[in-house]
Amino acid sequence: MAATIKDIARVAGVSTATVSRVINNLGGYNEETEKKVMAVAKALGYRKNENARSLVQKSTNTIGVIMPDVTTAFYGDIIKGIEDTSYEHGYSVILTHAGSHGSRIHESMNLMGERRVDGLIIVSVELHETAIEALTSLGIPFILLSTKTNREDTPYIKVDDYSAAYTAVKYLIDNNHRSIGMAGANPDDSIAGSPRINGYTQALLDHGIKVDLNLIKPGGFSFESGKTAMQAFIEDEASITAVFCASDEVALGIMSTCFENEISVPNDISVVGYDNSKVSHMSIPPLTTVAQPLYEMGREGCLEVIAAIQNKCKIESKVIPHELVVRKSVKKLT
Amino acid sequence: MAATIKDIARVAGVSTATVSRVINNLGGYNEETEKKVMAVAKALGYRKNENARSLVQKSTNTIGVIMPDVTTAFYGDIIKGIEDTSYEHGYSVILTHAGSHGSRIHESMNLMGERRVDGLIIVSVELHETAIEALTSLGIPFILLSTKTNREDTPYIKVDDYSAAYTAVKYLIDNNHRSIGMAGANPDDSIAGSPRINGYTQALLDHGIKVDLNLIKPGGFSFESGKTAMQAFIEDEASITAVFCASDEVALGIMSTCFENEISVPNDISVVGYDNSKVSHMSIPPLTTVAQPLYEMGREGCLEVIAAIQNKCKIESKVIPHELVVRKSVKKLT
DNA sequence: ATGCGTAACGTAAACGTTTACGTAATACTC
DNA sequence: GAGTATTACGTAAACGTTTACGTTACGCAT
Repeated sequence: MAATIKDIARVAGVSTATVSRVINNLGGYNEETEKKVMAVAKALGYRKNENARSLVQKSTNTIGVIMPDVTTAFYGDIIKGIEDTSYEHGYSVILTHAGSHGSRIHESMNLMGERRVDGLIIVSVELHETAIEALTSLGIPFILLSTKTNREDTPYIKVDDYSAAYTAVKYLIDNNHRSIGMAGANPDDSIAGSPRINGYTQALLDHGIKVDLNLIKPGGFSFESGKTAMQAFIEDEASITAVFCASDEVALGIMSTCFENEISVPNDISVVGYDNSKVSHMSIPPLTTVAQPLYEMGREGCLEVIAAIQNKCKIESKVIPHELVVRKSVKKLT
Repeated sequence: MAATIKDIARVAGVSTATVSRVINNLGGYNEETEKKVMAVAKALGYRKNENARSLVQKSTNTIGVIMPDVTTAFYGDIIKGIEDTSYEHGYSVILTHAGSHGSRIHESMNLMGERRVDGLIIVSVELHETAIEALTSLGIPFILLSTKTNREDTPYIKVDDYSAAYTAVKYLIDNNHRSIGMAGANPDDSIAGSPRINGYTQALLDHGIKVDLNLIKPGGFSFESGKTAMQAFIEDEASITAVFCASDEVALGIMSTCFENEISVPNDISVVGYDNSKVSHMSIPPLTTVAQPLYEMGREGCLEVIAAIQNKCKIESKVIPHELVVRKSVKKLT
């Protein structure tokens, strides 16, 4: 159906080699043939076949992205960072979900392998030993974004969750809060869960505040998780004046339940989130949150794997600085 | 580097044809050879090369998705719908942005063509004549989501923006609002802009309410657009009691500026949004909005193009029903 | 006249599959 | 025991490119 370089060659009366040369303008032909070939190509509506090209070149100019679930604002920014920079460098991105708890991770990686992506970016998925094996066995550059493993040979870009949580909670303490809850972190999540909990508890301890385990409401990073956490606080009649949330969406859930129960944020209770995703400045009140530079993480990670693809160099792990973005959801107590 | 079927064939002492047969289990071999081949494949860490496969089969099992900007919650739901169903049917999705105003649309389509995607889904991009030409010239099934063209041969799935806007505004009128603003629609956008404005004005006219052009604040679908619209209303000292927004994010922008100016939603002013994206139930107060079934649109559109790919049938355009989701951002006036 | 360099191509193999077709051996039919 | 199916393969072409290598023709120096 579609025209091939053979068709062009036949019509233009040259060889396929020459056609290939002018199309990729490699030189080695005179102006006349160039014009003729180009004209024929246009006339035939030629469009090069990247797959055939990939076959012989052993590289697909494609980078794969695996994320658990694309529905949250969190991933939107990251993927935009990835897609923008891969586009700039002539790479296409092929995307797949790893399922909500990474349930599809093996199929995903297999798919990426069969598609022969040149590099791989994995976002926020917790990888277990077998997954890591499968990943490294692909033999292509990869990087983890906003996650890591306990092995040294898996490069990642992320913030230091422990100290990010620490600064968030310290900020609350500096605002004279003493009874601070925590919501939305899963203690079994050794990457993004327990470090944040540990940062939270350590900040309390360092400032002479006893840790009350009842004030830690575990859960996922979702809006609903925040809602149920706040409901639990209310049922407990907990006397908290602030809550630190493991994600912005959790914070919105907290604030939403507060609203339903006529608890004012930040007058009755202060809230700080985590991520600085797009929703954080759209909330009412605007959310004070600790920022992960999501777009930049996507961009940076993408640049790293492209560099690794092209120069065959190792990718270094990188801990990027977090930053507290102060908005209006925290009240200074007197 | 990576093992091929030739390697397997050599080691297992059979032909590549046989290897191919057992790998795709097509039958035509006995159990022993099957086991041997499988064992060798495993031992060599064989992974099939989808690109080579695509070359001879003239189909890539890939569907392309083009969207203007993936950063808003709106697209998150749609793309999840697409990815889920394409995965279920054994297709991969390759994603690209068309730039903020479709500026990259030609490059995007070209890329999809060169990758030989089997089908194409275009989300929310307004297509002009040359783009439509380029699109149809690809010769593959495609569908537009949440957008359309003025030509009949470009199938789409979308809600009826005119009547969706109409019902939203009628709902406000039924709640005794008479002075109703509109924000965030671009009148030059003939797909999602002017129809919503027309629905808005017609609803007013049908209920004997004069249309005041000063109450229509044009803009984009963004949060910022909502904020500036509300600021304009305030500067105008407009006596509106409600505002209909062209998107949920615009509505959040309106509510945000209201909050800053101590205008209470819904007590002082009622707000209704558009999309029913994830943010709409996370807002304070929860947003009454007219729902586009985003996830289902993604799923449905994906199913259509897969059906078209496999059965070579035409895709029919489909106007799907909208629905008013009543939450807490509208107050009934007495 | 010889040699050499170079520009402008063409030839053909290679990439990793699939698949139409051929073939040998065995089983079955009557 | 001749003919016919069937099973279980192998052969080789094809998919659309790229590219190493060969070839021609010409220009130019000696």
